[in-house]
Amino acid sequence: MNVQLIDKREGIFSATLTLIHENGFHGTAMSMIAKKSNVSIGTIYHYFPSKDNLIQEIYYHCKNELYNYIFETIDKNDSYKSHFFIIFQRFTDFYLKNVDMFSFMEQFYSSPYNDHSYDEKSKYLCHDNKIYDFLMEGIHSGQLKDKNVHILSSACIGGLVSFAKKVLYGKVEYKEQYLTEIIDIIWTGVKK
Amino acid sequence: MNVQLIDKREGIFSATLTLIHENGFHGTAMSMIAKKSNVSIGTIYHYFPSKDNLIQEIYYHCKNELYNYIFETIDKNDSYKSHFFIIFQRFTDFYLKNVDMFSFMEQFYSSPYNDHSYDEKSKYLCHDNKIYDFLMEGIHSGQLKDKNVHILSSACIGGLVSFAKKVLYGKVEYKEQYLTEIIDIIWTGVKK
DNA sequence: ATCTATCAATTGAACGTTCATTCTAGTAGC
DNA sequence: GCTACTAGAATGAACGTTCAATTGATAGAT
Repeated sequence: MNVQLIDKREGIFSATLTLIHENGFHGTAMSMIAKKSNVSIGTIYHYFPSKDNLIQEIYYHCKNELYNYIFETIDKNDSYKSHFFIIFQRFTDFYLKNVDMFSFMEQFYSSPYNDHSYDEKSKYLCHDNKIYDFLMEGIHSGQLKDKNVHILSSACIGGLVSFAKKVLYGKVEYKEQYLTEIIDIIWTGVKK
Repeated sequence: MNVQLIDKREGIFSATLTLIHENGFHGTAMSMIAKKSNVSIGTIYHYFPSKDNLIQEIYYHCKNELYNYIFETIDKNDSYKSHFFIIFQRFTDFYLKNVDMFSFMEQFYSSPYNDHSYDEKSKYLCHDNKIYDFLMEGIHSGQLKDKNVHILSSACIGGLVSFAKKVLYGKVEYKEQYLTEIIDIIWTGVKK
């Protein structure tokens, strides 16, 4: 894959994300994507066999970006607790800084596009798994409550996603203090 | 509004909810709704001026159902903590027992249908407000941490919605024990 | 260096389908 | 006979997708 090709793909991704954030999946026509990314409709179909496929690919793209952002350069010497704070701070940060992606992923996740059996590929890219691993580590080292990891994960991720939504929809103004506070609440809940 | 009319409306609501759960907003054509609810397309347009309006009305309908279910017959003598457990247990229960509504509301909430300025009507029906009141009560009586109510609300509702989704999508099997555990985690986090 | 062959990349008009909505006609209850 | 309700074919706009035609780039042959 040459640079040109990557650029086109990224350009289409970026335009699509913006449009879907504004108009939703079905308010976003292929013609709109073409116009916004300065390519023709034909070009989009050169890179992606269908709109559905484009959307799937964007989903994987977003997941990857998130995952890379969260787990980049974690200092192995820090305590588990401080890792916990850093990771979930980044998690929320990412969503708030990449509103298009957040909006897209939320729409995707609760839409029929998200075929829950279709997860072969995402199994290995899926940020959830890395986060699960991190939570498992906490359980095994006795830092977190010994509960089903999905329970812990819900308490962590759910709370932060909900917080990010509220910021996004203007129900709360963003303050770093708030973010620290909610992670603190979650930590208090899940720690042993 | 006579009984007939209410029945028709409810029938259309119910059919639409099922279809949207299966096919999403845009996979659900008016003709499909007509067929499933055993009325003609014309009849739907007699009751609802447009598909958008139908969807808005269903949203209000769902919110009301949820709100009625959660706050029905709360024994004022119980402690705040046990109210907390009952309310959030019912909250999750409702979603798991009314999968169609849950799926619909999640899709709606993160879609452009949900115009966040259009909340005049929902302000007074919105379950969030009742839940906020309940959380505020906890803050003022010294049972909950004295934090911004949106922070507390995110920690509570977010965690449970995420849990409900996991059950729905088959990532965790439902156990009453799990529900108790996650509410316990949340309670530990938000209590003073 | 020039020519040629090959294939990837790009274009956008045209196509066929789908779908929300409209419209006209008919029915049931009062 | 009047009003509220029901019916579903017809309409027309919008959309995803296709395709024939064109350009650009690369590599081998002369």
